[in-house]
Amino acid sequence: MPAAFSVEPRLSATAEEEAYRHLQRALRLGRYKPGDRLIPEEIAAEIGMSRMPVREAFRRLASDGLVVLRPNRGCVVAGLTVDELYEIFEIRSVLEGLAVRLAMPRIDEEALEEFENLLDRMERAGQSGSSDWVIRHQEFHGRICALSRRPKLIHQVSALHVVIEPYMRIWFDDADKPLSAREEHAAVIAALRSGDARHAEEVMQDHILGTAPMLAEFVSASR
Amino acid sequence: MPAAFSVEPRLSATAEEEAYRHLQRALRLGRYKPGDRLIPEEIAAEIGMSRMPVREAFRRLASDGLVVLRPNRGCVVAGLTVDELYEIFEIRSVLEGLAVRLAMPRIDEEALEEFENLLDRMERAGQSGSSDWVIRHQEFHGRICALSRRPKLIHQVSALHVVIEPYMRIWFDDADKPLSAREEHAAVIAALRSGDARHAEEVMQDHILGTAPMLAEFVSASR
DNA sequence: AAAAGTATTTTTGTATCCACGTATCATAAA
DNA sequence: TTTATGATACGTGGATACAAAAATACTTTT
Repeated sequence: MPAAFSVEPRLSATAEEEAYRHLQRALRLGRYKPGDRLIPEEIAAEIGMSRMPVREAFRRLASDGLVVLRPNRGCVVAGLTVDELYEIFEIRSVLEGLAVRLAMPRIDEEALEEFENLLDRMERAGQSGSSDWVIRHQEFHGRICALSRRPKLIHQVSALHVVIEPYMRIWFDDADKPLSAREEHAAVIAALRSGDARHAEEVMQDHILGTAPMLAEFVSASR
Repeated sequence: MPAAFSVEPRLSATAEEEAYRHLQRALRLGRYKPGDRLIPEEIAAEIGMSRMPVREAFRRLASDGLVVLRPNRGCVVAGLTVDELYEIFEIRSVLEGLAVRLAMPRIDEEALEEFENLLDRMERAGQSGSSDWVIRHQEFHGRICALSRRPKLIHQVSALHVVIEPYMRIWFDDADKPLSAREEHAAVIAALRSGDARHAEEVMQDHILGTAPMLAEFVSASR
């Protein structure tokens, strides 16, 4: 018998990378709740490595704002206050607004068609629960941002989407599913079609700031 | 977490924290050049600790964009292309614009006086070389941001100032010192005095986007 | 019951070892 | 001279064991 059951080969990713992905995924899905303690040894055992790469992953997650690392008191899952949630939407509004403005020169018929397809997919995914919808929603916003061709901007926006993801899920699952979502996003596409970069920026800002209160209100009620 | 003009109190000094501060400071001052390799052992010896906390500090610095960490190839000092420098100024423009808009309700005569004092100090610091001027400049922008009372926004803006700091120093030292700086910043104060939040936001955006080409052009010439 | 002191647990940092990927450089082949 | 090839040195990533420091829990005493 060949070495079929020898030691699992670490293919491309480092252990730290694996720990980071593992934890980020769990946190995005809401598997841990705010305030939960993350014990390096446990996590390490869970994914079959030592605590060292896990601790390094903690640092990155802390930079992303997904966990809080307090000296000598370990790692706890970060939660967002309503104010913080609001703040993130404020930041998103200007960043994604900027992205739309910068993307405008590259918006052509093809791109617009893609966005409408994504909108349809988002709609359909909405039937089957929060998980798919949230992903499609991120995809919609992400594709628009991508056309700005600004790597750092894209990255920052993406990071913000990750942080609010658990709350989007709760919102989508427990509240009535965002009814206005389709029209809101259709309005963004319409603004993109107009060709007016400043106008599209404004519409995107309004869209994002408009959804913030609904989500914030709901989240504050559900605790 | 970068802390150019952060308000966070220093809790306790872990070794990782010390390594992070040490390296961030060195990178901000331009003690290392883009592409330089940072060898954990060396740095660890330099500040009297082992490799581990240094490596953890690397992760944070990488999240901040100050270094690049490639698997099995260690840690190298990040450099910004002209495009990236531009991008950061674009992001700064909307973030600091937002900060000004949100700060407006808290702008009173006292605040305006403080800003004018800071402007004077910046001017005076300009005589004595880049080091003081850059710090004062960050302080000026930082104090305005602080009035927005948005911790995450403040933090992100601060992080961006850290990343561009070495380039600001080069610019200030080697180019003619930014002559228009005083008027530019005075214009921002004037806009704040007007009480019109949207107008002030726009002035701040223009100020930031206006300085970008000068710096970018100079940096691209000096390599 | 409150305070003080002691023990225990947890976190953090150190030291050491090893496997593996990368880079360097000399040598061989084209 | 250029291009492959291969040996070798080096650094990184990771594991493990251990020590120290801080926080927490637990007594004991007043």
